[in-house]
Amino acid sequence: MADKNLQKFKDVLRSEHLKVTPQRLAVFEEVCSTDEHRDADDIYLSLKQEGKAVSRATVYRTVDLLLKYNFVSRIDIEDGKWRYEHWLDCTRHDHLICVRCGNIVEFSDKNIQIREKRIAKSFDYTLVRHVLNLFGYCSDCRGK
Amino acid sequence: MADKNLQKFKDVLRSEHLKVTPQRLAVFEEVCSTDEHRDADDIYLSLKQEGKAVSRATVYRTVDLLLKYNFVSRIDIEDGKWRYEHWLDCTRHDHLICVRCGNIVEFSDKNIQIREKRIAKSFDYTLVRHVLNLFGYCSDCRGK
DNA sequence: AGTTAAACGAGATTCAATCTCAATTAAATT
DNA sequence: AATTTAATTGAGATTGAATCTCGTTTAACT
Repeated sequence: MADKNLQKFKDVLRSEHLKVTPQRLAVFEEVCSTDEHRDADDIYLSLKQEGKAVSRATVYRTVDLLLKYNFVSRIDIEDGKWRYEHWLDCTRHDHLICVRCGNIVEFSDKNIQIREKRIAKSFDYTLVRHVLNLFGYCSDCRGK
Repeated sequence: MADKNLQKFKDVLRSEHLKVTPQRLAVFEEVCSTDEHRDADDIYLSLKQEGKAVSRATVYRTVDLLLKYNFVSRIDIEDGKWRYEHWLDCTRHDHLICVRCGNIVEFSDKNIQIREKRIAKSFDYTLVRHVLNLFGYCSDCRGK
């Protein structure tokens, strides 16, 4: 399954006349190796630790590529850093973020999605993207 | 009415044992003078232009104060800059943002709010804040 | 008016992200 | 398989918003 996705990535690179480089593959595999929401530097450091060193610049560039071709999604929890998560099963979901420990839970609500569409339509906007983040204390953090 | 709000700001400053300085009042008045969503530098430049120069550092500091005491709300349209808007009538609303021209429209949907609460509850999170931003093309920008 | 702690301003610093450019390398061509 | 060439990489410089530092100023209490 991981192989299948790697293949898909390679195919996209080729079809876009982009080179299939070991660095790009390493970043892709690293991003897909976990369901966590990590920033570019986390990914850079993980690769380094595994001995598959790729420069920071390349991590940033590759992650942008992955975003562009929909292999990852990017979330902004408003702390100044983008977080990336693999997007292999492209199911829309939103995030519930603990403001103390940073834990992130995913959820999905069809009803909200329908309402969003309706709102955009009512203002005559063509919706291309939306961000729904809920911030709160998780059960572990509630009592400080 | 503006005077009433200014008075409220002064009262909060005094009750918090913070000084009522001309700079703070200037920033407050500047922020309240429009319904736009401006970043700190916009506010700094507007003040400068009006001859009420306040340093950038003080604008940033004051805007943080205003946020803390709920005189402004802050939105993140994911371009790396915080936007501030006065929050005099504290009505929750969310934003619909044109990805081309940057125009921002406000909306409010009770139903979504109810669902958000329900979601937080189902994951046993105590909700403190939420962000709902819709991004799209406004009618002026749709056809490029 | 005098005192004092808070606030200010100018410029330095931080940090994520982006850019530069010389060296490397994937992959198209022969 | 060797050559060509254009994209990619990496190290370090740069950017830009936001924050911090620290000497000077000032609000406000006595």
